[in-house]
Amino acid sequence: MIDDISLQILKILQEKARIPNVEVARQVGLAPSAVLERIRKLEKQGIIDGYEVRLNPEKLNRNLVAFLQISLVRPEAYEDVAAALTALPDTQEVHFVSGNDVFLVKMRSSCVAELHHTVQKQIAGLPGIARVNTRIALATHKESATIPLDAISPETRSSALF
Amino acid sequence: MIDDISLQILKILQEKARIPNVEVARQVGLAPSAVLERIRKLEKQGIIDGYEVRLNPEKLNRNLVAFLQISLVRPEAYEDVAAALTALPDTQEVHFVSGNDVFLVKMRSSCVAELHHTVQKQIAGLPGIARVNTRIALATHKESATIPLDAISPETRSSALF
DNA sequence: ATTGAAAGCATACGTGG
DNA sequence: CCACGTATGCTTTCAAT
Repeated sequence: MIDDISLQILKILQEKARIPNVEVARQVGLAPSAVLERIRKLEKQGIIDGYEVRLNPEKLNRNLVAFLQISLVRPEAYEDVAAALTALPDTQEVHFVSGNDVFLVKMRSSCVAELHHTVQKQIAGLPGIARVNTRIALATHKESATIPLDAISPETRSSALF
Repeated sequence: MIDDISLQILKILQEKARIPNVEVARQVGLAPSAVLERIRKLEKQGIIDGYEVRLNPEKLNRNLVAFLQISLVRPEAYEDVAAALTALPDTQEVHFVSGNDVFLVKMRSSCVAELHHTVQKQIAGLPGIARVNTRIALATHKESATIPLDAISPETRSSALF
């Protein structure tokens, strides 16, 4: 069961994870040690999965986002293809989506040449692959992994117990 | 210019952002104060964009991932549609992709009913929208925003200067 | 959940490479 | 320009309540 205070803590951390505990305590109106205990519990429950730094892709020369739709000739190739796609360093996401039985892959590369190389040399030749449909993001208006915590209903909270 | 040590610091923080400075210093073999100075510089350069907590979507009842492909009747609607999509709480990503002049939207919802509601009530009726093609992720094999720092070449490093 | 004490850590500054 | 060591003031952590 997650109460309002823990939810508030998650919300604070989701925006600024590297703020001191005392500051969180001040914002939620508890003693620092109480906040710490709650955070530890959230970590043990697996609700908090870890802490990450947000890096700027542009500054690190990774500003090309592309989506690949990959269809298979043989369904048996599924596991191997999924593993191969997952292993590529430029791969950020690999989903299997309904509709046309295809993988939807999000890649982040440094430039078109690198993307081309990856698609041609590392993906297109994988056994079992039928087609690779590459689409480049011309503009990105939003990109986050944030989970909206305002929308968490009471039922949801109790389901987060185990 | 990013050198190996700063790169190593980024790599450490990308996995565990909430570890003490001293620990980072120990791992890279510098004094804590030197590490701090480098981190501050990376922040000021905009390479480090912030710190986030990674929450577990399953524990918070947000385990349904869907991708929408949205095409427009009129190109003039572009800005308004982009803004409306971005504003929805379940929206995690909004890209404009090459190919068929469509938005590619990643949504994370609690259940099919909620997704349906969002698509029908908040999206399908927006002025200027032609079609909404919804595809649900049946399986997710990889999902991360991590930038592969091993692949950073010397040229890239110098381009990160400004 | 709080308090308070002890340990550990962040940070500024002075020094030197 | 960058790293180090040190001193000071915080923060974290734990035991007791």
